[in-house]
Amino acid sequence: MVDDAAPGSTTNDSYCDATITHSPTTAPFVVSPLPKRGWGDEEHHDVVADTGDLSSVPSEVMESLKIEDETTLEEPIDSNITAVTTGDTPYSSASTFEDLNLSKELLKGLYVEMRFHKPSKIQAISLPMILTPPYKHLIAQAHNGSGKTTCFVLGMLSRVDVNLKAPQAFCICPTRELAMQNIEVLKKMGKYTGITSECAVPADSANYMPVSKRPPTTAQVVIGTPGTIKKWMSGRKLGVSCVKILVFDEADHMLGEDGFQDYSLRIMRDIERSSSHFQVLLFSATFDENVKNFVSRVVKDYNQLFVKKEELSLESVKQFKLICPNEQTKIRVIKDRIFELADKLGQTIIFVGTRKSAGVLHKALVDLGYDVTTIKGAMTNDIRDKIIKEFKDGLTKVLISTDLLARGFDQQQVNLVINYDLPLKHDPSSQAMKYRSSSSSEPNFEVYLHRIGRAGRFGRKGAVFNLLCGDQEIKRMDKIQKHFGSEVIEVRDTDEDIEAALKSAGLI
DNA sequence: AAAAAAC
Repeated sequence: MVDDAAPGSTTNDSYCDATITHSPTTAPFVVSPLPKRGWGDEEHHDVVADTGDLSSVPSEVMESLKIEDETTLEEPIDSNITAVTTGDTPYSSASTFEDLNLSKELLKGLYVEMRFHKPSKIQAISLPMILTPPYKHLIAQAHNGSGKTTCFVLGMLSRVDVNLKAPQAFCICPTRELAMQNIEVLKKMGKYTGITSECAVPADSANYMPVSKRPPTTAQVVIGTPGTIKKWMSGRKLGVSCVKILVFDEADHMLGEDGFQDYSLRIMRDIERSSSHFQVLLFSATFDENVKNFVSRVVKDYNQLFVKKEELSLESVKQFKLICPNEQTKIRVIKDRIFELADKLGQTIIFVGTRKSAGVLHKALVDLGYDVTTIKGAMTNDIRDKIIKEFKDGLTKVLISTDLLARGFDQQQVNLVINYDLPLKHDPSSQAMKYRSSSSSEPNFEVYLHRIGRAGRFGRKGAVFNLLCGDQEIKRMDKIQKHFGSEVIEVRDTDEDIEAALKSAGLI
């Protein structure tokens, strides 16, 4: 399974190029080629210039792994993942799931329950790294909707010893909704394995139980949010001595200064104290330089997979901008252009910047007689669950959301994302923002990318409309375009323009 | 109040 061609000259400290490619390559650390008939075999992609110690690799074409019944997916997007490994363990790319030495129960889950046929690109590269001793840490970046969840869920399931009735795999997620979504995937994929799991998130009213009354967790996999996991751990209801794999989903946010850094570090240290050796997996579509530098200090000796930011915007999701003279116009655009076409479209998520504007927009649309639901943090867990369920069941077509759903939310019917407000960077240095308002804020590139990634899951068609009001928003949009080098097409507020845009995005 | 989690 491993490639013996790796040269012995490789020292532990040197970065080696783990090239996963369809074409013959002379990289020292070649992982075996993907199958001959992968997408993009016809084209030859240029080798990208080296950047520092990261050797670049020839482009490969990402595969859409998830093929549902009769659905045919369009040509998948190009992806260019750079793999960097340390040490002398050679890794073979997995062209089939059989290559991974998975249990037959797990394979059955992949094929029968998940209906997967073969690994996507990120899975082909990352799974051998996750599953091969000495189980090195991994920092993995991959496009939105490319199958990251499968990577770490499969990693957790295959590393758990089903005969050991104790928690062995943890996954920490930034929101309750994401944790619940991930555990659903785990349950489905692991259906035949007998592996037990539990979701550690704040309970809804029906399931509330004070920590002190809770029996110690025996589930082998625990997926949850940082606060609840920590709470269970400090209440001695969640043992960590058998933990051998710790996953951070949306890892840049979980370890970012602006995110859950403190929680994540404390959880990691607690596990470190009683579990001698465990593997840390960090997955996200985005890792800005700050976070990258930070994680390289906390996690030692790791393998890594990265994508250049210019290649992160999904080509299957077309981006548009619409300049609105005032805020009222934004609401009218949504009313006239979106709801009037809603029957022809799939589902839509409208992102707003604050809880308050979520409420304002919700009220405005409901007052106009439109059927819309809203999700935000300031809601009871019961209501949040209900709103999500209705949306996932397709009962509601348009959902207003704060950045609560910006990351990870996977609903394949969503093909339209509306940025009612552009996401902004929070600048803690300027406390006296009151008078300056937020007009000087920079756009938050990472959140922008995560938001638009809610459309175009697994290579499906999608569109994003950015509603811009005023010079500041126009300027921010320009910065976003520059940052990703992506094209954002301006459309006017006319039936013809909007329809042409949706048509060119393949939505109608 | 930026949002999120959750103290």
